[in-house]
Formats: sequence, structure tokens, C-alpha cells
Amino acid sequence: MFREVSSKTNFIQLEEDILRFWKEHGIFDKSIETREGAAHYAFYEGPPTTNGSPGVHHVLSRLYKDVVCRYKTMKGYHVPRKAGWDTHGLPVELEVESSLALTSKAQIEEYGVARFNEHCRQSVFKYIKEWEAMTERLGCWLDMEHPYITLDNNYIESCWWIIKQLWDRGLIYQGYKVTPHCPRCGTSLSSHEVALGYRDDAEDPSVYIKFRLDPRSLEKKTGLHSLLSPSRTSSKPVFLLAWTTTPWTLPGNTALAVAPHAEYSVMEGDQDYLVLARTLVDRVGLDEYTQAGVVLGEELVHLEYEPLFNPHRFAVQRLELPTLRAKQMKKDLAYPVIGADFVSLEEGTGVVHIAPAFGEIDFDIGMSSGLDFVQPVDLEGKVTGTYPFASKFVKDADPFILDDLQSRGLLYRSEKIIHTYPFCWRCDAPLLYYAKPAWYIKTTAVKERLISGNNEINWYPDYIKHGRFGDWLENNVDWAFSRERYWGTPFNIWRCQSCGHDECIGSVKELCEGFERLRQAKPEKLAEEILLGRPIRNPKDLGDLHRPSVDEVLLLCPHCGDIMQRVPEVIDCWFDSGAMPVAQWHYPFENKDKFKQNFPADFICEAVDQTRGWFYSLHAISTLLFNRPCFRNVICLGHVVDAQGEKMSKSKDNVIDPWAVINNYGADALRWYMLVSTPGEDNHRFSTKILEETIRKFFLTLWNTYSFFTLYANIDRFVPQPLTAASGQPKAFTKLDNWIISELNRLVNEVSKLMDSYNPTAAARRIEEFVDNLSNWYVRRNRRRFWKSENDADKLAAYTTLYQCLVTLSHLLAPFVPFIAEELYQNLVRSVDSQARESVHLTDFPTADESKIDDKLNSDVELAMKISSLGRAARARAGIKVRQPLGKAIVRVETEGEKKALESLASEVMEEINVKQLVVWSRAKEREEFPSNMPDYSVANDARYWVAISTELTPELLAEGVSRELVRHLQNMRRNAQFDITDHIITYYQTEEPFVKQVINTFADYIKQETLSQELIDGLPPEGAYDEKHHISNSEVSLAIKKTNPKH
RNA sequence: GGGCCAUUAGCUCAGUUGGUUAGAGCACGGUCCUGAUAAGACCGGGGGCUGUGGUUCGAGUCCACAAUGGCCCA
Repeated sequence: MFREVSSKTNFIQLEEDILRFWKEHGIFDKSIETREGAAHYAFYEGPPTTNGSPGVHHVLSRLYKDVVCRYKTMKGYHVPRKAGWDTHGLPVELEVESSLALTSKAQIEEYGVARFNEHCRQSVFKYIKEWEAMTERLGCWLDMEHPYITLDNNYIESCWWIIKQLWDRGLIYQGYKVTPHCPRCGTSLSSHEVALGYRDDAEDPSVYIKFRLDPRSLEKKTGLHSLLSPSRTSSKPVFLLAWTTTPWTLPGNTALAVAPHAEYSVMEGDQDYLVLARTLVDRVGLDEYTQAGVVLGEELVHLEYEPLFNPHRFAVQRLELPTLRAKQMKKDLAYPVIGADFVSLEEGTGVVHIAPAFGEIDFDIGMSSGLDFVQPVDLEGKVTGTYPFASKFVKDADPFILDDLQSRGLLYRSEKIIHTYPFCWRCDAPLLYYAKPAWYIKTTAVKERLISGNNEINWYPDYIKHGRFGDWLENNVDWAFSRERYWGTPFNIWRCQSCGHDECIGSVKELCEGFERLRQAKPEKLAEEILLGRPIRNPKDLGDLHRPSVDEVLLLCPHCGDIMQRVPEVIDCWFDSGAMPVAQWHYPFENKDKFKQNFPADFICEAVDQTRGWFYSLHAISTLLFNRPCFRNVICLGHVVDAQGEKMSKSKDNVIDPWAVINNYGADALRWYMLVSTPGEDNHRFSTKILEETIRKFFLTLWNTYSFFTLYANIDRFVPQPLTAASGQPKAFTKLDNWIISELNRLVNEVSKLMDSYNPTAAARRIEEFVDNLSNWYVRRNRRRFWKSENDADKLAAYTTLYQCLVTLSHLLAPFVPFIAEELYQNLVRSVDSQARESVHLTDFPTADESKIDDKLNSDVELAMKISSLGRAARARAGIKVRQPLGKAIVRVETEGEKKALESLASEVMEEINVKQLVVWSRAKEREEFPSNMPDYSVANDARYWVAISTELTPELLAEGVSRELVRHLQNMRRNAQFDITDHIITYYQTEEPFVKQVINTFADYIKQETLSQELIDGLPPEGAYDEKHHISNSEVSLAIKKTNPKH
């Protein structure tokens, strides 16, 4: 016996029970252990950043990972799933900063790095708990008992090892990186944060600055020289006119850029010449000037001009790029004019002011052209040096700078402009693009291998491979992977205080040895440091490798014997996560076998924003270390957006809490909805309305089929037997039995194929289609076989068929909706077979029995459905209820084959459209045209088929119609009276209409059988009977029913 | 500003290598069926495939440009 299944069920309760079952019996562990020794399928978990509670938009990737891994497990693979948590980085720091109400790096240092980092650690673990709870409740199986956590010492040590490998190969160097910098918070912002703070109504100066060309360099250049010679007697100075909205960057100017192929006008005024792009003269509006001539931009290149502010005069260093060595003091300094293709001729003057200390393009061109690097601003945004406007905040310095230039006649014009400018999303300070020291990994050294390795990866969808990801690799630049922050993997470089020598430390052991050498070689140095009040730490006592304690470890410089201390940076958290193939196993310090077994990954899956994030950091590190890609298959998902297609964000207040959804609708419903509604790579619009639709359409249909089965199977005490041997009478199987089994096996094939090509959406949609067919065609057409009273071979065949479908479905559904699949399996399989595996998730994925697939039968039934559909349309057109039997239907099909097919299924079609006779013509043989206006027939057609239904109502047909009418009323009454489905009754009727009485007599057997009536009594019902009055055949009929005791 | 993706009915989505009348579900109106179903069937209204050009005998499918949205990068 099966457990009784109500047609209405509480899915939430069901899921919680199953979660308990899995936990109590360790089903997840078993699903992995039982596959030990089988082919290994390596999965890498992309670690979620644990800086906040999981939202419904985080559910999607968890889901896809789970579905694929569950599928592969059922396919016989050994699929361990180590969880991982990304615990470092700015996102975590920001979360903690806001909780502690800290707003700048200075405040963090004042608060104490040790305490601050401790908060980060706490915060991370708090969110990990939430993630664990949600992951588990969703039914996503992941080994969260043994996760890798990027903050673990072992994890950090593996990262150190990687960096050391690269360091030894000369792939790590220090350079500068221009980042959007918040001067108040003292920190760089990620591009995402920058995007949060754009304002399009920022007011800034819009100023035109005159740069005086060095007369000595003018002598050399013939083009300009000859142009100017007639009036050179008056020795008017020549200026290049440049435009800027950031006057405060002018002290950092070290070059001017022009477009080599553009024309520049030389404009003559009373006092001077101004040079600017010809096409921009009118826009700038040089009314008091006249054009003296035109030169090409390239003729200006290599001219030199006088700096506005010679850094040497204001106690600011002038460095040489790319070496960053300080340059000699020079009084008559001159900077070069250079040619560059980025010079805009749309706005400004066509002469661009270049300050390599500010702006990425400026810095890049500084590096490639060997310009000077002058940094007159500190990290708080204050002007340094001895300028008249020194120590002012840059924006406040602007007017003073302009006054200064004005007084020297170097300001041509000063206006205001409203434009878009980024501000800090937290503190509103204007962001400064600022060149800061940074450490780089020379990924460009392996660029070709990065690209060729990408070709070995299967991307889903495939266009990412040569699109977003491929493009990114083609434009590869070195990876700036250091951060001037606190909570992260400490960068394992120690630098000598005296000679500047750098040493990379590759393990904790090396660190200890280095310290030991210092202690033995220079005990007096150490003592000195301690005397100076400096905390010194022996790495042996280092409980935790994070800042600030790791900063207190000093080492001995092998070159000069002085003390080395760690550089202040921590590592980009993307490096952490990209290191996981190695670091999750603490490789190479332990687990060499585990690493080997799991590298490279067979499968990873994340959202599309990871192309430049985790997908890249994995690929880059793997290529650098092992010269090969580290994942074979990758699903790249779209994002979850709200019902309007807008991004979910706290500020828009459209974030959906997954718990609210799960507690309302259940995890399976959420899973199925997210899988089916939208293909993985598209954006997922999240709508609870459509989620509800999914439940109605799929879950309730499936559930009711299941509930229908258990209801009748229990009544008939059905015992499942192998399909082929249903009571030894395979002939008992009907065409429809064979058909649904054929469809089932086809489904198994298709689902496997789609899952093998990493397409759960298409697979799930196929299942949905099958369930629809099963419920709304197979079960509906075969209902009578289940509820008839004979327990014969035909009935057994029907049970066996439906049972087989449901059981197979439970296996097919297991990866997608693990809860309901388990419920089906436990009740349908485990309850009758104690030898069966403990859980559906420990079973094998079904394989199709090819011999059961009958394509001909599939298309035949499809034709029968089509014809039935047209038949119903024809009836509806005539306005005759389906319940009213009609005499004859004439069908015209195209081919003889179709004719035969339809005739073989004639009984199904006749029953479906309720006619007594079906005549089939094929146009191929019976050539005559199908009569389009047959009297007494109602016709419906589509492009290929015609169906005509006789509308003639004979007294016999009418009588039968009335009998069915009576049956329907009695059935409804049984339901209204809340009789049990198996209750037997006595039926009473009273009517004045002799026709109705006659019908009841004629169809007594039929009525009794359908309504489980033992007797049909013409007369008053006894006390306690349930009665209703109905209009049948234009007369009033009183009906009453009363339960009897069942005979047995 | 650049790159990638998407845009098909009010909503969510299918539409194979370009080929007769562009489909389904939900929603809406009507009719019907039903002792498994919160379901289902039939009819109907509602798109001419975001727009504009092109290639072609033929374009929702191919190409170009544009608009809108999403993502990434500036």
C-alpha cells in the first residue's frame, strides 16, 4: 500500500520533512561516498562574497550548480562539492566600516587595525551562517562542513606559494596604477562604487590655459618658424592653448598632446600667438585674433614649452617614467609636445594637458613616452610643496591656481561648466583619479597562452568564448593585484629599510627561518627596535597571518644585513578566489593527490559579471602556474532582475528575500520557476505572479497525477510489477499505454542529451511538456480503466504504465526539484520495495529503453489529438455539448498512412468527440473534394485536415444524452454530499416527464455503474438522503442519493 | 564613450540550416468538459516580430545603423 496522498498538499511542510530525512540519514554524504572510485567529475565552487545576506539573485547560480552536480552524480560520477567562502576585500571592509560608523582609512587606523580586522572576521562568519542556511533550505547540496575559506592561514599560505612561484619567474613587479580615489576616505573605489556616485550636475571650472612655447625649440621647427618669421621682430610669444576642467592638475602637467593629423590654426593677436585646432577656433571664440596660418599637428610634435609650475621651485620631486627615479633639479625646464590619437577634436582646443599623476590615459602615455611624473597632491587631496596654494584641498585650490595664472597672463579664459563627474558614494567627496604605487602580475607574458587556453574551454552560452571573455583576453593588461587596505591576504614581500632589496616569502616556514636568521645574525638590531618601542613578533607565535601581526615580523636583508619589513599592501580578493584550485587544498603543502584529482575542473558556473572577475582570475592564475586552463565547461548565467527588468538593489528597494519566497511557495517551486521560466544566460525577471503560475501549471498537475494514482492504486491494492510482465499479458497494454511509455523513453533520451549539453532549462521544459501529456491526455483518456470495478489485465496494464511513468519521473526530476522527486520515490518505490536505494538521489539517472520508442505511434497519437481538437471545434461551432452523443464524424486526412493511423486510434477519437461512428477519407486515394457545405454537418478544418460532425439528433441519441446528463448531476451530488469515492448509494428520482423516466429505464445499468448506485428508485427519498432538483430535458427532475453499507 | 547580450501578443517565453496563414502558456470574453486536478478543451479578441535601411524570388531568422534595457569597461 502507498501512503495516501491528498490532492491538496503543503509543499513547505513536505520539504522540511524531506530535509530532515536527508540530514538524519546522511543522504548527501552517501551520494558522494557511494560513487567513490567511479569516474571523477571535478566541480569548483565560486565562493560567494560574504559581505551581506543572500538575495534571491544569489539563488540562481547555486541552483544551476546543484542541478548539474546532482545530474552528474546520478549519471554515475563521483562529484564532491567543496563549499567555499570569499571572505576578504573591500566589500567586507565597507560593510564593517558602516557598522562601526568609520568613514576613512585614518579612522580605521585610529580605531586599530587589529580590532577592525577582528570585526571583519566576525562579520564574515555571521553571513556565512546565513548563506549556509539558505543553501541548505534550497536543497542545494554542497559540502559546507569542509569549506575552503579564504581567510584561513592555510589558504593564505597557498596564495603566498603561488606569488612566490611567479616572483621567482620575474612575473611580479611594482608600478603605478591610476585609480578613482576618495580623498576623504583615503581609498580607491571599485568601478562599481564609482558608478554609484556619478552626478550629472557637477559644476567645475572650464578654463583655457596658455602654455608658452620655448623660443629655442621654435628655432628648430621650420614649419611654424617660417609662418611666424614676418612678425617675429616684434617677438610676440607663442602659446599653445589647452583646455581643462581640473585646474588643480596643472602643477602635475608634464606634456601637451596634439592630434598629429589634424590642422592647427596659428592665431595672431595684439600681444601673442595662440595655437589650437582649426575646427575648434570658432567654438572657443577668439574674436580678437586673426588667423596667421595653419600647420599640421605633427609639426607641433617635439616642440617644447615652459611649465606653468616648475616643480623644483616648489619643492616637489620630478620623477622619470617608467623608472620612477628622481630627476636632477633643472631651472629652465621644458616639457614636450607629443602626438596622440586620443586627442579629441569635439571639445576643448585640440591641445590636451597631460598629467601622468592624474588620469589613466595620462599615466599610460607617460609610461610609453617616458614623460616626467610630478605628483603635487597627497592622498588626502591636499596640495603639497611650497606653492602659494599649498596645503589646500585641490578643489579649493582651483581659484588660487587660476588667480596665479591670471596674474602671469597665462589664463586665456575662465568659465564654469556643468558636466558629469564622479563623487564618493559614501561621503560625497569629489573623486580624484590618482596614480598610486601598485604591484602587478605580468599576465601579458602569457597572453598568447591565455587566448589559446580559452579555445579549450566549452562556454555556455558559446558566444562568451570569443565575445566578452575572448575580447577581454585579447586586450589583456598586467594585473594590478595589490590593495592598500587592511582585511586581505597580506602581500608576502619584505623590503629592506636600507638598500630597498625585496624578498618574497613563499611559506610560513620560510618566514620563520628568515626571522631566525635575523635573530641570530643581528640580535642587537632587534634589541634596538624593541628599545624604540616597536612591537616585534616571532612568526612562530603568529596565530593569524593577517595584519597587523604579520607586519610585526621583521627579517634579515640578505644583501646588506639590515632589517626588512613587510610592504603595506594586501592582495586583491580576486586573486584569493582565483587561487582556489590550489589553495582550497593547501597545495602544495598537503593534499597533492586531491589537487591532482580535481584539476582542472570539469564544471564551474557563475553569472556573467565574472568574466572579468573569477572566470578570469582562475584562468590567469592557472595559465601562469600550470600553463593550462583550469575549467573545461562553464555556464555563464544572466542576472536576476525585478519584474520590471530593473536591477535589484537595496536603494531601489526591489530586492527579494529568498526566505519570503521559500516560506510562501517552497524551494522546489522557486527552483523550477527559475530554471524553466528563462534560459540561463538571459536576464531573469523575477515575478511571484509567474512563479504562482508555475506552481499551478506544473506542480499541481504533477501532484494530482500522483495523487490520482495512489488513490486508485490503494483501492485496488495494486502491486507494482515489471512493466514487461504485467500479469504475464503484454497484450493487455493498449496503444495509449505503449504511446506514453514511448514518450517517456523519448523524454529520458532528450533530457539526458540536454543535460549533457548543460541546458537545464530546455531539459526541464521537456519534462513539463511530458507531464502535461501524461495528465491531460493519458490519464484523462484512461480514467475509466482505473476506476472500473473489474480487476483485470487491462486495469493492471494501466496501473503498471502510469506507475512506470511516475517512478521514472521521480528520477528525472531529482536533479531539478529534489524534494518532490524524493517524495514520489519514497512513496512509490521505497514503500513497496525495501531493497530499493534509500533515496532517489542515490539512484542512477534513467536510461531509455530504445525498443520502447515508437516514433510512428508518437506521431499517430499526435494526429489523433489534432483530429479530436478539430472535432471539438466542429461541435462547438454547431453549439452541441460534448456530452450529447452524435452519430457520425467524417474526417479527411492527406495520406493513406494517416488514414490507417487514425483508424487504429478511432475508438479514442470517437470517445473524445463523442460520436458513434468515424469515417476517414484520405485525399490521396479518395480524390473527391471534401464537401464544404454539407447539410446536417458542422465542419472545422486547418491547413491539412477536415473534420465534419453530423448534427442530426435522433431520439436514441437524445436519450443517451439525457442519461449522461443524469449521470453528471448524480456525480456532482455525490461530491456535494461529500461521499467517499468508493461509497455505494441508492438513487431516488421523481419526475413528471415520461421521456426522462424512459431514459432511466433504458440506461439503468449504465447509470448504476457510473454512479455506484445499487438501485434506481422512482419515488420519494427516505429521511437523510441528499437531494437536489435539476432541469433535464425541459422538465424538472428531483434526484436524491443515500449511502448504503458497502457489500463486502 | 567602447564591447557583449536582449528586444516576437497586456505578461512570460518557443520559433531548427531564411520557405505556405508567426506559435504556446498566463490574463481577458464566451462556450464546454470533469468523482484526479487550484486543472483541462474549444472558440474569440489581441502581435506582423523595437525602428530604419539593405541582401534575397522570399527575412522574425542574414547585414548595417539607431532606440530601449541589462551586464562589463571607460
